[in-house]
Amino acid sequence: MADYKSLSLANQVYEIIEKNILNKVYATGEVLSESRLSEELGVSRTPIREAMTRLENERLIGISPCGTVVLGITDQDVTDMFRVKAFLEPIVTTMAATNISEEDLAKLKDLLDQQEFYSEKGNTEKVRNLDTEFHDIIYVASGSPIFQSILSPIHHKLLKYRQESLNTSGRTKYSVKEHLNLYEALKRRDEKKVDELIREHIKHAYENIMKGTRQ
Amino acid sequence: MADYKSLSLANQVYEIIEKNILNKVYATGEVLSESRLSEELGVSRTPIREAMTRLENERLIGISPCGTVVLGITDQDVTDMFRVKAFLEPIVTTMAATNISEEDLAKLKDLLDQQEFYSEKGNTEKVRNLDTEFHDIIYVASGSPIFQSILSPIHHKLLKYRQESLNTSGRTKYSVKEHLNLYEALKRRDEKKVDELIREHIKHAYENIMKGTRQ
DNA sequence: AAAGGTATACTTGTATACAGGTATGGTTAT
DNA sequence: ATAACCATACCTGTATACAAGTATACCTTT
Repeated sequence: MADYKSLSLANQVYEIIEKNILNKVYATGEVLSESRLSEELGVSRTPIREAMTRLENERLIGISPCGTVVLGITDQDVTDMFRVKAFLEPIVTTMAATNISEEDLAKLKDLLDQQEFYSEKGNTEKVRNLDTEFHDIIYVASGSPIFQSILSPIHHKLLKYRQESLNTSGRTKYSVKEHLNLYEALKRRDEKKVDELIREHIKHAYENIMKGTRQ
Repeated sequence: MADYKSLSLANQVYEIIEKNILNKVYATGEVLSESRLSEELGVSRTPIREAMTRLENERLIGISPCGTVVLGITDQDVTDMFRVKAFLEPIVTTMAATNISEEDLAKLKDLLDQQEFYSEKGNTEKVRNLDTEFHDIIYVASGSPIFQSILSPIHHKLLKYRQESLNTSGRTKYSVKEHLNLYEALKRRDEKKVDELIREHIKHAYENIMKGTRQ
């Protein structure tokens, strides 16, 4: 990963604002001014606007001629995202079991090793970023750009949702283990097992988010 | 509808380019240059860029430092979108049956009247635009921004997909009738009937797109 | 004192100028 | 003739300047 997009100012701005919204630093209803953000973040309005356009597309903010307000994310949103995830992710992951290349399997293994490393060091944020990459590879490997385009932002948001204030180290370690099992099943092209594992994985992630913490 | 967004140059540009992609005027793999589009459409690069950002978000184009290429939409994409639609739309529409306000019901009725009017006149493009508004009201009325944010762009794209070259007048008339039935069921808050009707509606739309024409 | 009007400051929308990088084509040297 | 190198033209990314509209606050008038 780490393509050119990660480097662009617009993308950096997007990540920052998205993170702040998902972690309630910017509360729902709060007004965001492009020029103010421009000053605060030290970049011109152009990359700010590009980030805002994307944020509006994802319904995290609302832009009107009178100003821009934070829409944020509600508990119902989280539940609804999980409903979509619970429907689509088993489909996509079993598709990936059939279609995934050896190269992508190698990438997954590499990501897993990195996850274990950072998990040991307690760097949960790094583990979550690797989690996003891990699932994105699977989404792409499924061969369905549509399913991918729906699941990817959902997974991304759910991972970042309030994680700032949650103690997730216990769940992190457990999650890495689940990824390892999933990887092994994908490697064996065992669709049935993949389906079973991904459903458990989603269920646990949901319980974790709803509890706040899960160890 | 017809909010301020419809008026902004960026949104107009988005609609034009999206339409051209969905109707294969811009073929998959074709290179799009911001400056060239800027000249052709007679606007500056700024609204072009905003439109491009949105198009990239929806996976219709791919932007890289070397240039921008059309990704387009494949038959598999259409099928996958219908799979998502078939799963989500019955959920959303039955939710709307419970939550929809009298005001929104009135709006639906008004849109239906307009649809009948333009359907008689054979203005299928206008009918399709009204179709988008019709379903968007239902999506919003469901009370789930997440489901809405997924279904709305899918419905929008499927309606515009290749419609330019399809003779859809027969289906148009049939579709308006289905909308009327759906509206009646929503008005009666008859969830069971709503569920049944929306499934038929989706099924027919899918058959229509796959056949090319359906009378 | 209260109400209305006006001016100011801030908002988004748009246009344009500049920068860094890349691919391509032409030219030159071997 | 072929290959290598350099210049040019084009791409996206970013910064800045300008325009139109709106809300708010202050001032004036009744």
